[in-house]
Amino acid sequence: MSSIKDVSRYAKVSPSTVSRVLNGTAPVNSETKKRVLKAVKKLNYQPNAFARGLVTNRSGSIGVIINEISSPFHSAIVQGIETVVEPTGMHLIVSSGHNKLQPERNALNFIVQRRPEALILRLETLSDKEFLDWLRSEPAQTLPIILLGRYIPELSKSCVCLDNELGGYLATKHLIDMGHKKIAHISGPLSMKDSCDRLQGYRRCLETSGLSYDETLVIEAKFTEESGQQAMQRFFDQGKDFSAVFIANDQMAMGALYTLRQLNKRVPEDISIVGYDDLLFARYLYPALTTIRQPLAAMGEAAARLALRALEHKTIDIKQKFEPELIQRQSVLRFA
Amino acid sequence: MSSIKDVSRYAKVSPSTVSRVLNGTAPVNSETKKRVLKAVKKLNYQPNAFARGLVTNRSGSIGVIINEISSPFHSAIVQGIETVVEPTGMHLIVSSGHNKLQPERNALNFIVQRRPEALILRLETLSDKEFLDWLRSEPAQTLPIILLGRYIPELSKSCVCLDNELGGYLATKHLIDMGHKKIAHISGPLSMKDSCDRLQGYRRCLETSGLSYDETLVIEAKFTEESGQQAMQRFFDQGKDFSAVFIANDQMAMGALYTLRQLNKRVPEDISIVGYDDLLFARYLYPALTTIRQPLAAMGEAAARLALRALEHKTIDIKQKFEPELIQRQSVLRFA
DNA sequence: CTGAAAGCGCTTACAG
DNA sequence: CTGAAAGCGCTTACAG
Repeated sequence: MSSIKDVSRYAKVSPSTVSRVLNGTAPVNSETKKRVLKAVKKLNYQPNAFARGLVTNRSGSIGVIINEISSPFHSAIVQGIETVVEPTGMHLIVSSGHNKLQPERNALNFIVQRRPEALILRLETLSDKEFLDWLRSEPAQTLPIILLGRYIPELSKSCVCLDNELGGYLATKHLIDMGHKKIAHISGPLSMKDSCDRLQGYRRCLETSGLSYDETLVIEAKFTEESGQQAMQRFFDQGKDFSAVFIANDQMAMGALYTLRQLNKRVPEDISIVGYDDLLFARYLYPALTTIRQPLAAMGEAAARLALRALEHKTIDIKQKFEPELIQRQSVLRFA
Repeated sequence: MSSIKDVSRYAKVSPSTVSRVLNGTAPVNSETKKRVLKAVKKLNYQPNAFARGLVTNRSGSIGVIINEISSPFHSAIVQGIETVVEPTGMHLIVSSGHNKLQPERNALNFIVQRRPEALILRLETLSDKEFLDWLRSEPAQTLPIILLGRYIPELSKSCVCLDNELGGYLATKHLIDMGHKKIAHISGPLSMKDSCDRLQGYRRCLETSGLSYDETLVIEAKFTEESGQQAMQRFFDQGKDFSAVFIANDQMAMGALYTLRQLNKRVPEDISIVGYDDLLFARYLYPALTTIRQPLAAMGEAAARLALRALEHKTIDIKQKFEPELIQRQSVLRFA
């Protein structure tokens, strides 16, 4: 692969000059410039990003950690990040933590070794404590770090999040407002903060509305379509009595809808459903899913803006706290 | 950020020794090793991947180009690639071509500058000719390049693909077998090979079945949910008469199903639908979508295996030609 | 406007 | 088993 030296030889100039025309860092005689460009084209020269990064100490990249690049939830976030990062000419290094502690640590180290100029982290398994310890270590001192979907008071300036407790509350409130009294819940993994918060909001709403919290009406599932299917099946296997279910994400809701159809239960006539996230597919389900909207792309964008703002030492205002919002569609019916 | 020098000073050894214990490239006295490891931990040392890559000429990365990282179609592919690459300790650099020529070129250059050890490309807009020209240029000479979803005879050994013409044929055949005679088609952008092939399969099936191809029964859309919605709407606005539609991907089919519901058309009683891809959500739609399965994750895995095989100079057999397969669910009914 | 030289942070023969 | 030296491919003061 040709190097800057090859180009310089071909153009009969010094490597310094080649560098200057390529980066526009200093004026170069237009004749010389032409020769260099011709050589670059001729040799199909592509600068070595390693060498460049090593000397400039700028990688041009932003590190991103999410759970699973292939989930629709996370790809909505990545898409938001991409939207704002791409126009700047920087790029993303995204690594999956797979919702497991060691892989998440590995992802972090992996990315740090690539010397990103900023980090956008949606950490799932790393504890606040371990994360704060890491923050105090050297690698983290120098670069802007944005936390997505987690709020750590010490880092409030760098967190982008949404009040999931409120989201869970809103979902449940809507069902109660519609006259439902027996409201089940399919939660995500309770090892995840989001799940706990939504469950907590569900519980609080029940209790402040004079309904009692019944833990046998709660099943913990895994945020996947299939686990939603199974959870819903389990409610019926157990002969539970309920007229509505708040399901902690849309993917599980999609699975649950499927199970209900198998069981010949009509939604919303027999069972009302509220999902969470408002992923793209939610409106296309049948019945169109009533859900709590979480503006994932906008949150990704905000995180990216925050990161860029830190890099550019700007002081523009960026929204960091997002509100969950009830999106009413067709999966909830007033309880008669 | 601490460097290998800092570590070596702290451990009172030479940088060479630090390098040796970290990479295990040469035997090191166990006492010394301990000291080094302690220093590494103490300083939270993370080797600079640029420096390492520069000298070893190994980046430990595989470059991937796809259209849009956030689409469910492409993330299925990426997930397949990730599955096989991650266990090797290598990582992915993925860049989006956005289905536009210049961004696709940029993505290619961008990735090449990162000196990947192999390339997995799902090129959409770059012509075969331009691509082959590029292949002949230097950067491409040295590294294994796998083509996903495109077949170039000169590179047959490096292509992973699926016969989309056959897929289009199978979809249409199924509808004809079910007694349909007026079969519409919503195609993807005809600038994309996949779309043309599927359309061609549709057409061939019609003609070999004694039905005539009617171009007014074909609408070109954009492979997005919304464009599927609009296309279906258009058919009705135009007062077209048909009993079935072959829709060139599941995302558009999802949108079309929505439109049909708005229009009070029952699927499959009034209109039968066959989609394409069999994305995860297809089985969860209502009615569950009959579709042509394209094993995207498996194809991604195959591409990754092909890339790794080339890197390791192995000679294992890897499947490169995948077959489209009809998945019968609930969206097609025999035409009475 | 241009070139020679130093240096970024590593690894790897080479020597001992 | 260990260290000194060279070098990977760039950029950037410095000098002219």
